Amino acid sequence: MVYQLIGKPNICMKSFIETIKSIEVESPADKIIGQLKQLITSGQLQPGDRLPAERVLAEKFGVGRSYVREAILKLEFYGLLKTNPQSGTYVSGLSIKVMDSIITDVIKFNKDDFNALLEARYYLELDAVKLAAERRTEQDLENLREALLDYENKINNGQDAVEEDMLFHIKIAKASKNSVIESMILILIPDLIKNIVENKICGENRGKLAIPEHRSILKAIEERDIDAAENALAAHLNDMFQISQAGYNAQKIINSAPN
Amino acid sequence: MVYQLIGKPNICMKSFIETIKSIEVESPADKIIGQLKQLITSGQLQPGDRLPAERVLAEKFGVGRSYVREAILKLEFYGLLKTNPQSGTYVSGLSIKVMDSIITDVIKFNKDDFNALLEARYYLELDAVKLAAERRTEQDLENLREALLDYENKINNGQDAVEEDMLFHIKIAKASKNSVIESMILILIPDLIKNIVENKICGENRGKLAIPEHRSILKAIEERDIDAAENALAAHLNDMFQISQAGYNAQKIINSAPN
DNA sequence: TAATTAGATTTGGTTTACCAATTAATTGGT
DNA sequence: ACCAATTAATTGGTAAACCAAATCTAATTA
Repeated sequence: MVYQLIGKPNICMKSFIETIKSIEVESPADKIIGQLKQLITSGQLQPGDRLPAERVLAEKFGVGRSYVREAILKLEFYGLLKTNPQSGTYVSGLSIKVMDSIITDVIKFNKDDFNALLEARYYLELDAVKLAAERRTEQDLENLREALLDYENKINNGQDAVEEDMLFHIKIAKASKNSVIESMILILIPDLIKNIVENKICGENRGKLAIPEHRSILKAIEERDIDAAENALAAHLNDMFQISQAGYNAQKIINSAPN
Repeated sequence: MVYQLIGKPNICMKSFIETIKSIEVESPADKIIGQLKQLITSGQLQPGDRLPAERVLAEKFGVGRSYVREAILKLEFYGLLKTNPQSGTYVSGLSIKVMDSIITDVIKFNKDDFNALLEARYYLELDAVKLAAERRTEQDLENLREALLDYENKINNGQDAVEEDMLFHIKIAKASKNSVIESMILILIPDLIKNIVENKICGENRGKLAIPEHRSILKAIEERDIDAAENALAAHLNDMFQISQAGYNAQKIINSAPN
């Protein structure tokens, strides 16, 4: 089993300009989330309690109700709050410690650490492809073959095919028949594409090399060969990962050059 | 390597009442997302284009601007739109096919398929623990030991310790040093806790049995033994999963009983 | 006294109005 | 005809206003 990604050092790859940009003030909603966090961790808001009315919170925090609602919406997505229409918003029954851990992450969840992104994608897809090899239907195979053809056509015409590549991987995620894993992969893909395109990670030869790799992944899924599918995908992603690292190092040098 | 989860059939575990509830009309924001999807897939909105102004969209869809904003916010999280203040909201450069695939998922992303949830958690944590075994710092070990102690104390007092259990797993996620994977695990945890508590998945003996399992996970992480960490965690989660399946089957029988 | 119910109040849901920044258009000068 | 500067219109950001459902209160009745 191949897990070469383990142990790779996290390289700080932010350029100077990006670093500047990332100092942006946190959004008003995130500020409110921070305030709510303090209310909870300080014990003023116990698990199970009802939150003060949105209007009250808005006034208390000196901000419009829109932001309070946005913050509540976000915390609701994480399962930390539950709002009942015309009744009130309630703190989940989770303990303070758990909430504290999670809220901290709600605020700082972003996808601009490219290495973390690549790594997460790597593992998630490996998981997905194993499930796909086990559960794929005939329809899934159809979808995969079509996506593979689209990719080959683009490549053979000498065009960029980053998105067709991703589409192939999306079909794998769908074939996993696990909606949660699929959703998580789907969340990452736009950012992956963005970074790959921006940093011109894929050379022309890379595109052609990927074709047989895709084919062997598909073949393994067709044959329900879990191990083969895992290995084929790992090899495929490892190639990309190494190339992207090289691209980033080059980028780093460019960015750190005096202007 | 243990991957017993593969191939387990997806059991429909929704109770009658929950099924009823899930027929709820999709939120106004999701409806708008659907409309936007159609605008994009029909070609009226090309990748890179600027969206009509929020006011225009609101009027066109016959709804308040808040909902349009909520929809845009959601699509922005998925990287499908980018809004520039005082300028406009722009469609990402992704191809129509990719956007179509993703938007479909944006609407139906929910975490109420408990089996998918458990399975995703299983794989994500397995990934996390491998990374944690490789990258953990002394501080991480401290955190893990503390979490483990909290758990043991609760259990030895005969109390419920579902959250302390989760806290231990949260610390593992943090030790992975991958913010994306950590965030994803954190998103799942409240729903996991909710389901576990609601379905009384953990009996008293289960709590005690988990103590040595936790210890061996910690030991493997301390020793940077990746394989051991993976195996220990897999065993731990497999135990829980089987118990939870049993719990669910029991639940199913209860729910399908005539009332 | 206890249960009930009509009304007032508070809630989140939804829409609208206002603001500052940006962009487009127009004007005036060259 | 072209360019610069000023103005007008449009944008998303923000706050406030309105609505209907849910809740609480208290008077009323059995």
